[in-house]
Amino acid sequence: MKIELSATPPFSFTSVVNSHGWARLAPFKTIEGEDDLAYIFRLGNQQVVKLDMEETPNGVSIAIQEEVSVDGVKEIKTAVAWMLALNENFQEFYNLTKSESKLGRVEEKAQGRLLRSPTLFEDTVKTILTTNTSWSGTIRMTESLVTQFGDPLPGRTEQFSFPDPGKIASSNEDTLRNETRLGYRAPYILDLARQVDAGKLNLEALKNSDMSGDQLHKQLTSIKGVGNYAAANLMMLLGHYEYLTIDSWALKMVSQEFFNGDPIRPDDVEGVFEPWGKWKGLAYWLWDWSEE
DNA sequence: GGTAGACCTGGACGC
DNA sequence: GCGTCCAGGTCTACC
Repeated sequence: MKIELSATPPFSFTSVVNSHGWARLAPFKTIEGEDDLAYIFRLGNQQVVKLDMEETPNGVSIAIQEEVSVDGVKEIKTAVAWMLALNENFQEFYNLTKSESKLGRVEEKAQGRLLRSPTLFEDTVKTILTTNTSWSGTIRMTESLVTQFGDPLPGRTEQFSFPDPGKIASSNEDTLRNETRLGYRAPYILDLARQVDAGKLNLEALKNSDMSGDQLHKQLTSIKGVGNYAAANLMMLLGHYEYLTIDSWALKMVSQEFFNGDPIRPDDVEGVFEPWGKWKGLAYWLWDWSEE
């Protein structure tokens, strides 16, 4: 079965896949040197399927080996449109970048869309797993969580979907800490999964919320394990670019580019990108940090 | 509001 | 191979 979806132009599948590291985290899968992207997806009826995505002239095509119901196809279309931000429009941002050489090629490359997971629960878990660790640690912890708690793709027992919140919720801190090896993040992930599973926290509602940026940020930082950096990252994934993902790398790059390498504080980074207003997170993210 | 210390792991480094 | 140090955000306690 093949499903075709169109995107608001300009669109570049490669730019979305390479927008940040998410494509390297399970249950996403990429093949070195190839432009396609796979994802192990669990439908609402618990069926697990593999989505093989590749670029088409107008958007993306999704190849699926398994038989899927009409409702399932609808669900997949909605999920992929969200994951690849197919319907987002960045023209206003592109117009602003024309006068900035460090952002000179973003429109040409159709950059701006950030790859996201089907659910905000998954993106929140993954974001927490990026904090205070190396990238290899994030890959390891995500893989471990998916392998241990995900549902297997039929016939391919080595490939799993991202775990349902309930699966993690029914686990315990000791298992997550010592077997999944999430370390001190274990209670954060467990608490998040239990809140979502119990219906006390409706993360998915935030995807289409009319909350202000500040309200959204406050809501996200109320989650244990989500601080300023993690909340800003999640807001970017939600299409709000008014917060900056300031980590140690950001402080280093901004210091080198704007402050002659002197020590700086997060407020200094904010100040540099303030002129970009509601697009400042994206301006920072897509900035060409290479030396001229 | 600002700051220090703890949290956990992997990688780099020296022996 | 082993021990030590450090980097990486967030939370909590304290001032």
